[in-house]
Amino acid sequence: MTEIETKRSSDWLAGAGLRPTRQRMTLAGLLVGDGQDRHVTAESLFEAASNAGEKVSLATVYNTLRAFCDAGLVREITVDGSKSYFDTNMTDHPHFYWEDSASLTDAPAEDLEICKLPEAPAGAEIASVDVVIRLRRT
Amino acid sequence: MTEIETKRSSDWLAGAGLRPTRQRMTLAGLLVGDGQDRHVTAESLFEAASNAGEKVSLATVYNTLRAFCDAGLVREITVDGSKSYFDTNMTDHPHFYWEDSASLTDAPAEDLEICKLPEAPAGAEIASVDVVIRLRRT
DNA sequence: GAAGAATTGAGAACGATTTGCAATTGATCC
DNA sequence: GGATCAATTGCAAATCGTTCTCAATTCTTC
Repeated sequence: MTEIETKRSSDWLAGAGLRPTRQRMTLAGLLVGDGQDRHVTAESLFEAASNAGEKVSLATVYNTLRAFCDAGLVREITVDGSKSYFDTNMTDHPHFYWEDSASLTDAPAEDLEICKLPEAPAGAEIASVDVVIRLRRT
Repeated sequence: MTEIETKRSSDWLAGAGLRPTRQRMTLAGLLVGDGQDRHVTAESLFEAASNAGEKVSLATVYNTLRAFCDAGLVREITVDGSKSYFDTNMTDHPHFYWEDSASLTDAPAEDLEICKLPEAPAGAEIASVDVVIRLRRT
């Protein structure tokens, strides 16, 4: 991990008040090291860590993603039922879901405009509006 | 099951070319017997059948929901990651997801208007656009 | 009714995720 | 720099929703 990547990672953890353990730094580096947004599953992140030669157990990847999620560092996205995706982009934005490869990418938020939205029923308020655009390869 | 419910159920199955077995009729009756749209999970439908004094195994509920889904009678909705919901309303419409009770209801389709939508990336086409409005009880 | 095909259901198998818990690591205080 | 205590890790077992296997049952058709 380069210096800038290390700094991004530790800042990211510090911002959420999470202790920068070796494992968390490794995963943080893979998630936000290059400053890009990323969509991972526990399995894909575990594999990325393994490929990078880092030793982190799968259970820790699960626990850490959950911790990042609780800390507001990543957002959990459910599109597929069988597995959970985690998105480092916390801003409100739609997603493309590629049905053939079961992968998730960001859709440009500025290209989505909802001009009319159902109101929350009495006694409830809108927590969020999730928009998933399912894609089929042509 | 009243006569009209029986008729609705068998018509529904017949429309999809599914044989009207006792179990399917039971489940169809619970799903569309009263002509209302409904959102169920395998577990909730199994419970409804049990409460109605009908004997259907949980495995059959799963298999039958899958069969109904393949036959285009119901739509599978994924909002929660842990379980699948099935919706008897096949028209394109948004959903309310009640986070506290983990239940799903229809949101009025006429109250949703998307005036700008991201285009499908090259080599892909939009299969569907899923809109889930997450609600928090106030 | 008989024969063959489709359906059912009990239980085993599965895949993703969580949990229990002992060992390790990190932060803090002297 | 240690000692101390809480937080974290990671293995293995446990869970949970769901699917699968396969023998027994039920439908349809002749």
